[in-house]
Amino acid sequence: MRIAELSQTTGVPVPTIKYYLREGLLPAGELTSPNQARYDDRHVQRLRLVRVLLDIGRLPIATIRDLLTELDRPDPDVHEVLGRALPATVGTRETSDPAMLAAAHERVRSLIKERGWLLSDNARTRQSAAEVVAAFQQVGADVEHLLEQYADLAEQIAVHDLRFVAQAGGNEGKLHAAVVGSILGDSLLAALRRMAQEHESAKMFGIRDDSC
Amino acid sequence: MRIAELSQTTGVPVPTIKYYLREGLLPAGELTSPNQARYDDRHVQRLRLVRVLLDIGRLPIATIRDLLTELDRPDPDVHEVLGRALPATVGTRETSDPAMLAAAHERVRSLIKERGWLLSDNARTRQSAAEVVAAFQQVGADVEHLLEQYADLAEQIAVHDLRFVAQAGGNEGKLHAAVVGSILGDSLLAALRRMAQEHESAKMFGIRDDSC
DNA sequence: TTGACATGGATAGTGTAGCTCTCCAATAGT
DNA sequence: ACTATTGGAGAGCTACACTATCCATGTCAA
Repeated sequence: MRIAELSQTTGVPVPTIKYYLREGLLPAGELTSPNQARYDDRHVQRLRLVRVLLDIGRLPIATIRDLLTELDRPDPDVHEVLGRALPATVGTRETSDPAMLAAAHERVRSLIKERGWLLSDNARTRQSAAEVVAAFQQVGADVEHLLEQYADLAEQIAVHDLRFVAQAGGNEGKLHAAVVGSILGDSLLAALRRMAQEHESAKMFGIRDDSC
Repeated sequence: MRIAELSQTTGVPVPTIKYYLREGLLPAGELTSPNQARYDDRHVQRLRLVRVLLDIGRLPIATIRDLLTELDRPDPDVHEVLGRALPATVGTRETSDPAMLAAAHERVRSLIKERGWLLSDNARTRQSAAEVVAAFQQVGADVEHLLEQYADLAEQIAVHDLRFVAQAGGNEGKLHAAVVGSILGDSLLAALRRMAQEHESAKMFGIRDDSC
């Protein structure tokens, strides 16, 4: 398969594929001569994964590269790789009020402790959780109830997620499932949540039925 | 309060505040003379909300403007406004395979039907749900189990979300809570989910305890 | 074999989003 | 009176994800 066919199959323009090759998102094809390369089905899969992480996951190119580098490690330890790779997929921000952020960090720490969550010392997930908690407070919303309830539900979600990972064959497949499940899972959950919210809102506030 | 104080209070640079004013994210201050305006606490709140929607929610400026315009409607019908405003906060994308997307749409339609969800004909949430389902399939993942399980959990989440909205005082407050709860809620849930995943992964794959 | 077209690779250019800078006359504060 | 700041408008900047152009080398159908 040459680059044109790879482009046809995936719907990604040729110049974009060349760009991904340059950026290391896609491994180089097998060179058959100085200016001819052969691509195969793994390139198709990889390219689709890149597009999905970009379009749905909205991950920056650099993060995707790091993620794929982890995916490509030989003989990976699934838990270890996930601990290193997935935290990179949550964004951080500079909050205006450091005291508020510190308090939020403390709240997150106590949440982790009271639930007995076993977490590595990788700070990024904790950091982003604290940032969101601080954000709630900054707009004057009381996040306390939501935090506990969401934590309960997050535990349940994670059980399903890990089952999703476990069903995949091989370490390689598990890692792929973990990345896909985590990134796309966020979006899937968000979309379903929006629909469930609208349904719940219809029940609560009464239906005007101006549409369906 | 003048612009410099507004900047100090919120940590947002003066030129950025001017930019937000131009873009309609912030209502103009009360003009005391042709080139002097007075800002108050509502501007502080609004500015903080804008920053949070930008930084945590990653919403584009245009979407935030639309959202705030809905928030500012006099005497709003909460359910109606939410139905119009929140779907705008989910992104869409152009998938490569239309047949796959159509199938995903059909799957989402049947999901909605089997659960009896009462949704307006606003297509955006359904569209993004279908896109995510199609994305799972495009990377070769079987989303079927996850879809049902997530839908169950989404219903529970939505109950908490609507309770969060209901506890807020006044229609104005409810709308504010709905926007904050929906946008920040996505991020909060994602952050907690990452932590719960890591904990679950530690339990499942065994702990190397190379950190904590 | 030949000639139109495709290829890998490199470099430069484009479009968009979210700011940031510069300027200006009018005004505030001292 | 005078220095600093203000609201406002326009242009400029930076980062990101492409997209376009070249070019020497290849492929492949006629």
